[in-house]
Parts: sequence; structure tokens; C-alpha cells
Amino acid sequence: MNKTSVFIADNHLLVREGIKGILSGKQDLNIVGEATRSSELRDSLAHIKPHILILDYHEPGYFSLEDIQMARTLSPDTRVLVISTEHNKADILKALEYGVANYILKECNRDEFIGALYAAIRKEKFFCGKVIDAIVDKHFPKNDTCEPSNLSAREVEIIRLISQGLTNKKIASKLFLSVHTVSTHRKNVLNKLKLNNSSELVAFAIKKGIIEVGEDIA
Amino acid sequence: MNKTSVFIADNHLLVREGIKGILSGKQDLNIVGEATRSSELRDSLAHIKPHILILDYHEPGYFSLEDIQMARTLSPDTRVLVISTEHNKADILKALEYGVANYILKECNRDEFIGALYAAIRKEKFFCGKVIDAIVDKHFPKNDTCEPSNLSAREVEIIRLISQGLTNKKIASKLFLSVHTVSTHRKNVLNKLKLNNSSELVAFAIKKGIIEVGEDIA
DNA sequence: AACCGATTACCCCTTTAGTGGTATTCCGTA
DNA sequence: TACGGAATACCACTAAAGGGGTAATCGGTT
Repeated sequence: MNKTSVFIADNHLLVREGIKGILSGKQDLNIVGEATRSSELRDSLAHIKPHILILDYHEPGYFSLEDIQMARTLSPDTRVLVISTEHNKADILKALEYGVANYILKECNRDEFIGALYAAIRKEKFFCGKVIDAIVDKHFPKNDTCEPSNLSAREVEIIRLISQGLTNKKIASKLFLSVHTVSTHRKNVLNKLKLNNSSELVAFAIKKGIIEVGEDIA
Repeated sequence: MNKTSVFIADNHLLVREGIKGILSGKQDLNIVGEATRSSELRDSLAHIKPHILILDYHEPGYFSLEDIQMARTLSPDTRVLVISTEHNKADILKALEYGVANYILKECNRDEFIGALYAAIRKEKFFCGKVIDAIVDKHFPKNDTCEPSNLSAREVEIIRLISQGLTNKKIASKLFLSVHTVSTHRKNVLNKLKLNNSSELVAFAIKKGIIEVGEDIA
């Protein structure tokens, strides 16, 4: 019988060991490789085409949504199972848009993990409860409660520059726009999100994953 | 011979399994319990007093720095080994102040993990490289490069309220201060951190872990 | 063709933030 | 006790943001 090949991309030893522990004893599975960084994953996928890629997406700087795209390009037949700590709806939805069929949170239980893995093998979709919540919220947006309203690309760009401390004037010259335009965008964003000022906006945007904050510890 | 009792506090199945996998085969260790939430940890520590508590501190909402204090109160002789994804210097230093003697990051390798565990058993300290970096930076602050300068408690409080979108006026009335005082604090903070405005301040503060952003997915 | 959202741009006016000072009180430490 | 930082409070002025409009243009859809 053909074993299913599994590749693990996770930069945390403990999680890799945990996955291997849970998969050990499964006679039908074969762990064919591990990667702890994007570059390792890319190099491996150049010659290994596993059936399943288990990818731990957590924070910027490690494996990211871009790695999902990269994996799907390098090995289109590989099914990607994302495990994540990420509670952020925006990120979950982004991952799904990137073609991830299986997404579970690390806090999911053993059955959910095994279930998601075998669903991936069977080429079915599997999402744990909280991920489904995120999807449902997207498709059936709550009546009036404030939700990460659909911001345009331009608006997100403006938010990003605001969070970098730029004034309307500087944003305008950076984007070759009128100060009025930038001001209008800022205004519209605050209205859409029902926020009062830019400080609150920055906190909100980071919290919702609308913008990223660069990494740390240099 | 007396086995060393180990208690695991981690809300991630995969990490718990990873820890157990690495500890399995160690004849001198005995895993005496697990907790996935603060409340479980508290209940367990009421009657189990393990030699070692491995606590996974990562995000607000799960195990937190407060749980470290709680553990040290309920079971003062228990050595706490914190494992974390946290690159944030402020949080690492806070954990150390709370009496944690052993702190490693999840990306540390097997030797570091084992080393930290046995150091804890021997009642020695052990920090992985990146944690040491954080400590060193604290004790030998860089010459002139901008570093998470020492903000006073009041200043942090002001930053938190700014990030909630409050104006100086509202902050003043909330804290029973003059608007001038709040304004002065805001000004001093921007000077200390060499930032230009409150938007940048909020992004910086979240990035550096000076303030928390509430959780998600409700 | 008519409509709609996104993007651009402008107006007026008020409020708030930012800049650059000074100064007092309190507390802990040298 | 003298010094220094933290916290408090004030002043004057400038720059920027926020609130409330209006409106033209462009692309895509109905």
C-alpha cells in the first residue's frame, strides 16, 4: 500500500515533536521531511512533493501566508493543512483565499487534528469550530455590530502609513495625492469603522490584522 | 530513587504532546498532570505540588504572567519553566521579575529545552540565547540607539488610554488630572521614544508589548 | 444607459495634538 | 541634605486632525 507522505513546516521544536508524536503509530503515514524556516521549506519542496504539508502559520517572520502561495506554486498537488494560533478572522480568511482547504487552531483537540489530517488526505475540507465561526461571520455578517468592514486597498494603504506616524501631508506627497484626498480617506475609514481618531484606528487595525507590525528583538 | 514530578500547563495539544514526547524515555521524570486553562492550573496546584511547572506563556487569554504569580503563591517550591513564543523584551523581563528562573523560546532546540528542564530540576537558572539577549540589553542598554526606554507606570497608563482613542481631555477626567498634565505626559512619551505622533506611538507600543491588544473572535 | 463604489479633490470651521518652554511637590537615593 | 526623576500643572503658539458637507471622474455591473 502507498503511504501518505507528510511534510512538517514549523519552527517550534515542541510542536514538531507533538505532531510527530500524534502521527507515530499511524502506519499509513510517512513523515518525509521537516522545515523550520521558509527557505528550508522552499528548498525542500523543490524536490520533495509531499501529499500533505502541515504548515504552522503564526507570526510574521516565520511561516507566512506567502509560504502557502509558494508551496502551492512549487507543489500544486500538495494539500496544505494550516495549524495556527491565529484567532484573527482576517488572517484566517486570507489563508482560505490562498487556497488552504484545511485550517485548525493549535488549541483544537486530538480528534480535530486527526480529523483534519485525514480529511486533507481524502481531499476533503476540514475546519475546526472556531475557523467555521470566522467563515460564517464573513458570509452572514452581523446585522449592525461593528465588523472589520470592507476597506478598500487604498484605505488600507493609508492606514498603514498613518500607523507609521506620517501626517496627511506626508502621506499625500508619498502617494502623489492631494492632502484633501488623504484627509477624505482617513475620514471615511474612521466612519466605516466607527472609530474616533487615528490612535484608536491604529490599535484596531493591528488587532484585526489589517496591518502588520514588524518583528522584534532584532 | 525519587522521580521529579512535572506538570504541564499549555492549551495547545500539539505542544503538550511535543513536551511529553521529549520527556518520554526520561526515567527520572514523571508527568503528574496537565492543564489547558488557568482555572485548571489553579485547581490542580491546590493539591498537586509538582517539582517543575512547565508553563506556556504566549498570548493574553491563555496562560499569562498572572498565572506565574498564582503558581508561585499556591506552590512556592515549584520551579517554573516558561516556554514562550514571545520575542518581546518587555514580556520576557516581566516574567523574570515575577520570579521565573527558566525561560526559553519555543524555537529553541532540543538541547536547550532539555538543558533548561534539568537546570530547573537542579535549581539552576537557564535561559536560551535570545532571552539572554533581552536581559543583556536591559543591563547594558545600548548607547544611543532608540530602545524601549523606561516609561513610568503613569506614562504607560496614558499610552493605553490613547490607544483606546481617548483625547487628552477624556484621559484627564478619567484619571482626575489636568489636561495639561496629560498633555505633558503624552509629550514626554513622544520625546522619550523619539516618535512623532500618537498613531506612531500606538503602533510602537503594541509592537514592543508596552500595551496589549484585546483578543478576537469573540 | 443608468447606477454604484472607489478614488480623487475641494470648502469651512472646530477641536485636538504637537512644540517649547517653566515650575512645584514628592520621594528615594546618593 | 542635596540632587534627580516622576508626577503634577500652567502658558503661548502652530500644526494637524476631525466633522460636515459637495462633487467630478472612472470602472464595472445591472
